[in-house]
Amino acid sequence: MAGKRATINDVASLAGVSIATASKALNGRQDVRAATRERVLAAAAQLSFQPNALARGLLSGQTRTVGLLTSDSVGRFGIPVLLGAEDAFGAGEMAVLLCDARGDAIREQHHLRALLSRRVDGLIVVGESTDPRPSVSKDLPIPVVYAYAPSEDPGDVSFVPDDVGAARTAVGHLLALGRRRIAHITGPSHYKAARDREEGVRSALAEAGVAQAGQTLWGAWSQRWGRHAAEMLLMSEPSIDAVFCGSDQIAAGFVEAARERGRRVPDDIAVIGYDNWEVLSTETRPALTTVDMKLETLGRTAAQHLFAAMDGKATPGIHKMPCELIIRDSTRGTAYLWARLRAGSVTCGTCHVRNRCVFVRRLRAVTPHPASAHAAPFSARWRSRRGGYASGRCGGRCPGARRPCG
Amino acid sequence: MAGKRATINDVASLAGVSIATASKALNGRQDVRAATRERVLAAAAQLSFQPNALARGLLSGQTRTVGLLTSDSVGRFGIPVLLGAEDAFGAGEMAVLLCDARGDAIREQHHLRALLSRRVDGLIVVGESTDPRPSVSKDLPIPVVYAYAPSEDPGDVSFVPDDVGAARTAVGHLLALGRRRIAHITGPSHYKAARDREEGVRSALAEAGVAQAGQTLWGAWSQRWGRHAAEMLLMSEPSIDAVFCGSDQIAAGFVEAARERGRRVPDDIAVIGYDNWEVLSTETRPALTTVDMKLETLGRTAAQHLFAAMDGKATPGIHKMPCELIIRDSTRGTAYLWARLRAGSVTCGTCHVRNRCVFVRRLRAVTPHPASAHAAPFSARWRSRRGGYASGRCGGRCPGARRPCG
DNA sequence: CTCCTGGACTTAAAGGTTTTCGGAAACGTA
DNA sequence: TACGTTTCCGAAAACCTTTAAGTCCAGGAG
Repeated sequence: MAGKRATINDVASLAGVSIATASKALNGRQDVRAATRERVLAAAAQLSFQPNALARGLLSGQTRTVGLLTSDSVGRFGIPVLLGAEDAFGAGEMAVLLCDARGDAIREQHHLRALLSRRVDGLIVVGESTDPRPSVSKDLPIPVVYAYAPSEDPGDVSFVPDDVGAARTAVGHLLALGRRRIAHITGPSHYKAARDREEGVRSALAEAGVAQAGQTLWGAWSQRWGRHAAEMLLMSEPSIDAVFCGSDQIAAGFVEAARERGRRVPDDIAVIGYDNWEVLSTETRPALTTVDMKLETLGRTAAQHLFAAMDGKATPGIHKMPCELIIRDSTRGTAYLWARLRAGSVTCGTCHVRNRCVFVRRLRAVTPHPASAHAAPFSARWRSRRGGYASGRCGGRCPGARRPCG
Repeated sequence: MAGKRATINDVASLAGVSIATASKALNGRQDVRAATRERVLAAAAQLSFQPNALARGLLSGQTRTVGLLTSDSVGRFGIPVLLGAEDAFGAGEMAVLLCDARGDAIREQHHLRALLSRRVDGLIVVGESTDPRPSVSKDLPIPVVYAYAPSEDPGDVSFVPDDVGAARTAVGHLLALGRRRIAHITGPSHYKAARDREEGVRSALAEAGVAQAGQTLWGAWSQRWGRHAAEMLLMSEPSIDAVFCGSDQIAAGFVEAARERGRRVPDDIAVIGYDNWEVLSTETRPALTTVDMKLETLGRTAAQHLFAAMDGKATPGIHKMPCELIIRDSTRGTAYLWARLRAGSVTCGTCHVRNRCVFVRRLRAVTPHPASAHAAPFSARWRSRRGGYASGRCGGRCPGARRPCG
C-alpha cells in the first residue's frame, strides 16, 4: 500500500505547468509543445499518476461501465454468456459490474437501482432458461439487452439460441444417417426450451414424412431421468434406432441404461444430446454427438449489440442465434457427414476446426460413402497406444486446431 | 428510456429548498423539519431521483466497489469462489467489478490499472489452481486478498483449501472402513494440489502404519486417465480394496473401468473422488464419496476478510480452509460412519443435513455396526417406485433439508 | 430590553478532471 | 511602430454531492 494517490494537480505542479496543460498533454491533445508534453508525461510517470475515472465520468456523463444482471449465475447457462460478454467488453476499455439477483425480483430491483446510481452506460440481463422474463427496460435511461432469456416486451433487444432450428438439424442428421425409428426424450414441459426442441423434432420428422417412434417423453434434465426413460422406451418401443435427448445428461443416462440392456451405441441406436457440456459429451463413451448453443458467442453478440444500442442503433426484437451440431461417436456414420462436407459445414467434434480434421480430409479422398471411414485413419497400433479410445480423433495433426486432438 | 436524469438540484428546487437541505433530508440526517423532509422525499420520488454514486465517491473517496480479478474464470474453481464473494458483497451495498485476465500477465496489469483508476476499495484475486502466483499487491493503495491461488508473498492475505488435511480425512475414512490395500491415483505432479493431496495420503497411511498399495499414479485430471490408471493398477496390484482419486473425473473413470474388469464398487473396491463436481459425483453409479472444497465458503470468507482489511484489520498469511468429506455410496460401509456419528459430524451426502438423514437416524437406532444399514430404511416397493436408484437416499423426509432427497 | 440558545435552513468549499475561452508571447507584414 | 496571426498556456466553469460553517429567527432567561 502506498500513500496518497497523485492527482493531475500534483503532476502539473511537478511539471511546472497548469492543470489544464497537464490534462491536454496527458490526453494527447493539440496546443501543447512537444517539450512540455514530455515534461508532463515524465512527471505523471514519476508519480505513477492514474486519472480518476470518477471525476472523468462525472464530467463526461459516461462511465465506460456496463452492468451484467444475472438471475442465476449458478446455472450452467449464465456463465458462458457472461464470459462472452466480458470478453467483448474487455476488448475495449469497458468494465463489467456483476450482479446476481438469484432469481429474486426484489433483489433484482435493488441491484438495478445500484447499477443506475453508479451510472452504468448499459445493461445486459442474462437469464437461466429460455423462458421469457419480465422486462426491466421500462423508463430506464440506458439501453438494455437480454441474453438467453428474452424479455416479454418485443420492443426490447433479446438474444436466444435457436432451439427449434437446432432440434431440426439434429433430427435431420439422424435421418441422413438412415435412421427411421427416432424417439425423443426431453426435460420438463414447462420449459420453453423443451417445447421448442420438441417443435423442431416434429417439424423435421413431418418434413421427411417419418413418424416419431413413440410419444415424446417429458421428464427432468437429469441423467437419472435419462436412465429411467431409456428403460421405459426400450420396453415400449424396442425397435428404435435413434434417440434425440433434450440434454447431455439425459443422453448420458440413456446410453448407460441402453448398454446395460444390451443395445450398442451407435451401432444399434444413435444418440444425440444437447448443450455440449464437455465433461459429459466428450468424456462419456462413446463421445456424444450434441448441440452446442454457442453461448459465449451469444453473450459476445449481445454485448456488441449493447454497444450499438449505446450509439443509438438499437435492433429491437428476439434474435435467434444459430446453434451448431457437434458430431461425435454416438452417431458415427458417414452418409450425413458426406452431405455436410459438400455443403462445407462439417466441424470436427474434437478440435473444432471446420473441414480440416484428418478424418474429414481422408473421407473426402477415399470414397463418397465409405462404410466405416470414421476410425479408418488410425492404425491399430496408434489406437492401442492411446488406450484404445482414439477412434474418431484426428491425432493432433489438424492445422490451426485449438488443442491437440486425441 | 427516459430523458435527462434528475439531480439533487432538481429535487431541491422542486421542493423549494436548498440542495444542502435536500441532501440532509434524503440522507436522513438531523436539522430538517419533518414537513420539509416530507416535501423533499416527495419531490425525489416524483423525479425518480437516483443519487450519483460518482459524485458521492469523488467526495468521500470510497466507491463501495471491489474488483474481482480472475486469471481464468472458465475454470471450474474460479466460479464458485466468485459467487461466494459476490454473495458476501451483495449482502452489503458493495458492487463487484469483474475482470478476467485469461492467464495473461499483460492483460492482468491492464485490468489492474483499470480497476485502480476506477478507485475500487479493494481487490480479490482468484486463481485457477492452488499453485502460488505472483503478488500484485506491491505498492497498491488498496487491500488485496487472494483466493484459491495464494500469493507468493507471505505478507499478503491468501485463502486456499486444505488439500493435505482433506486427503488425510479421506484416507482416514477408508482406513476406518477396514480397507488396508489403498491406492492413490491423481493428476499431474506439477500441480501443487496433486502434491499436497499425496502428502495427506502418505501422512494418513504412515500414521496408521499401513503401506500404500503400489506407487502413486500421476497423470491427468481426466476421466480417460482414470480409466487408464485403473487398468494399470488392477494389473499390477490386483489386491487393492480402496482407491483415493485426485478428482471426480479420475474417480468416475476408475469406477467405469473397474466395473468392466468385474470389480464391484464399493463391495470390492471403495472409491473416493475429489471436488464434489455434482454432475459427476451424484450422477454416476454408485454416487461418489468425495471431498468438497467448499469453494463458495472460501470465496465468502475471502470477501469478508477483504472487508476487514479495508478497515485496516488485515490478517496476513496463507489461510487453509477446511474441506468436507461428502460420504456417498462409493464407500458404503457403516463402521466409519458410526464413529463419525459419535463425533457428531456426519453429513448426508444427498440432502447436506448433519445427523438428520433418516439413514443416519436409523443407523443410530438399530445397532452399533449394522452390516448393510445403508439401504435398509427403504422398502423394496419404495425403491422400485423410484426406478431402483434410491439406495442411500433418505426419501425426502429429512427435516430442514435443502432439497428433497431421492 | 438585551443576551443566549437552539432549531431550521443556506452558503460555499471541496473532491479531480475536462473543456472553453481568453491572454500572452512570438513572429511576420505593412 | 502598429497590427494580425499563430502557438502555447492558464483561469475558471462545469459535473454532483456532502458537509462545515454561517445566517436567521423565535423564544426563553436575566
